Amino acid sequence: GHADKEVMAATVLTSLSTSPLVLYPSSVPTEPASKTWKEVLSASYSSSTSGNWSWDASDQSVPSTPSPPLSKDSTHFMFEDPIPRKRKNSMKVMFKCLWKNCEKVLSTSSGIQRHIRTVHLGRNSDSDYSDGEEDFYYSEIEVNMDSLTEGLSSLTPTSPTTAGPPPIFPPPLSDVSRSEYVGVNGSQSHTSSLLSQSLDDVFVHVLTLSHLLFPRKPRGEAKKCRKVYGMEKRDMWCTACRWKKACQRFTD
DNA sequence: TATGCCGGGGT
DNA sequence: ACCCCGGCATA
Ligand SMILES: [Zn+2]
Repeated sequence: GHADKEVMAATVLTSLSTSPLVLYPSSVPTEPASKTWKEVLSASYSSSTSGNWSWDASDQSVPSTPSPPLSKDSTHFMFEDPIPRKRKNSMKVMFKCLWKNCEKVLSTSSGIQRHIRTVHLGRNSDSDYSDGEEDFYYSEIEVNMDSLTEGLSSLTPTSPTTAGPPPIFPPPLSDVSRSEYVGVNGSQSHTSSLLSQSLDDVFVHVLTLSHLLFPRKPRGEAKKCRKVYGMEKRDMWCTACRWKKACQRFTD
């Protein structure tokens, strides 16, 4: 029952907190070197896909990443191909809420972040301040617009613009109780849905517990040479930044 | 608006 | 190899 899920979630949590891929550095007296999952991931992606337009081959002093001891099975379902990094015709990127039983899809990342902050995290202050935690609760998806353009103008499923301040229907702490609501609609007759359902449960438990255990901490601004030194001191930028390539002095 | 940077040019 | 920039995604 739920106790098993809690144990599983707690196990995943502790393994996360002792691995290099920590949610937050935990207790952070020396705060600045914090990385979010996304940043760590994108770093490992770029190191593996070798975005090396490189001008020098003898200076590659980074052999191979030591591949963190975290079991891939516990992470792959959260990180499935976030951005295919290519633009395609009539493919629009949308942002989908990952919260249990919430299939909300919005067109902007700021919109989905507000959605998560207000209705799931129970932060009813509608300030635009992002506490860097919303990233774990939504994902980017691609939607083919051509398949939708048939017979529209009759439906307006969600208002994409920043119009309606959403009703604050769940009071705070509803996220904790919401994770107990699972399985209300037991009509999922897919054969393989059992495994993914369990993973989803673990996922939402990990998110909930981490949300409970870890303090809120703002996202570290990724300052690169341009912003650090400014346009007037362009000669202090690293070569890549001067050539409008990916910065290599400040890597995330 | 500004920043980061890919793709595509030059020399 | 070294350098530059249009244009785009993103905040
Ligand atoms: Zn740089």
